[in-house]
Amino acid sequence: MQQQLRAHIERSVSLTDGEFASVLAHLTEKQCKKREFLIQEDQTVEYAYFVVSGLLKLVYTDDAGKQHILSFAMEDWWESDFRAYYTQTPATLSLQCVEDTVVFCLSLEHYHALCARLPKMERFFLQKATFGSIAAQQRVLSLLTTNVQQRYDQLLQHYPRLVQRISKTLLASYLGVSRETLSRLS
Amino acid sequence: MQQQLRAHIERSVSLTDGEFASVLAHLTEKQCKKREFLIQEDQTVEYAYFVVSGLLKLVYTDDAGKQHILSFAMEDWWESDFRAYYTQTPATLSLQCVEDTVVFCLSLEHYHALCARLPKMERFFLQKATFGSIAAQQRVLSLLTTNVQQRYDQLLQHYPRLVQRISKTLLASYLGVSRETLSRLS
DNA sequence: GACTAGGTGTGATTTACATCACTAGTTTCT
DNA sequence: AGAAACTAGTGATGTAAATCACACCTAGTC
Repeated sequence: MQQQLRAHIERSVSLTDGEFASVLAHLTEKQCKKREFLIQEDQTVEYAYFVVSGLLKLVYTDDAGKQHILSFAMEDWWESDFRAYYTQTPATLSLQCVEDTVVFCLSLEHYHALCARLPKMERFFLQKATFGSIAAQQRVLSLLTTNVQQRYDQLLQHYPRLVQRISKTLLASYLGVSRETLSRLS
Repeated sequence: MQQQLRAHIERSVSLTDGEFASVLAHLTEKQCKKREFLIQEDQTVEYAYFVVSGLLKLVYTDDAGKQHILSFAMEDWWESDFRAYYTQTPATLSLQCVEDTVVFCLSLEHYHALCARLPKMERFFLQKATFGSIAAQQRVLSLLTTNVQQRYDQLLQHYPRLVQRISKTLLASYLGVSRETLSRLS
């Protein structure tokens, strides 16, 4: 489990045993049941989470009570309501387990401490943020340029395993389409 | 002009005169005419740009030749086709002047050099990337949850000056709506 | 001073998708 | 084992927005 995190980080920057021990010292582990909330709307966001195993959904609930899924977080993903986390303001999103899930938790304080202690980790987080930002821009582009069928096909192509793991209802809410319309696609 | 950049950076991290001189040494200045391209599709992306004055549009052109505007970059914004820039692969986006524009140019090599030389600047770029990523996620949310009228109202509220500076045609292409539909909004 | 290219507004028609309504299978919980 | 909750498919209907088509206006250009 630690090895998985280490391998994940070392895809960006290499670490000595001591450095990795220092990383671990800033994290806590948590086991969560399906349907459990890691972040709830209006509450303060204590942690950013690294998913070891399982699956999370990051959700915005609109005024009409309809759920919109911003992203799924599976193995090796970092997830949080980052706006609320970094600015320490109440969450507008919620983060909930789709399956039983194991995560590492990183508090904002520990995040800053870790960056100060290990510049390498700051570089690691810079890379994560950079490519996270690029990925979000790709999603904007996909919403601007494609219809539902195409978005569904793209998702199938890029994350076939994810599509198999989740219900059509969740998938529809991620694609920004009604459950019924998704059900009618080829 | 340098003062503007310095003020911009110092909103995140404070710099000594020497450190700022070092930042400037990594940048080159460029003056561009309206309609001029800073980045063109299929070409390699040499620079990330800091906009001193003027206005740029970041555009994706789809197979049908229709333009989709991913973002506008005005004073104090950093812009590029960051995917192509960081991975040094051909651009899929283009970056074009909407007005006469003055920019500072930062090559990827100089970006890495600057981060290595001044950890403060790495922290600065980490902040930019973090909040860039949050902003992109907000845009996804807005596309998922709101209709055209609401998106237009939101934009008017957040960037009233931008809306005045650009044509309705460009605005429509940013909001992901046809020119005609935008024209029919209240 | 005519000529071209962008930019804008408005009607008519079409289309992709949402919503409503119903049936039915499958998990989960007690 | 039976109830409750979640999931999935499909028909009928409604609607927001795209598309097509046209008129008009302004700014730059030879």
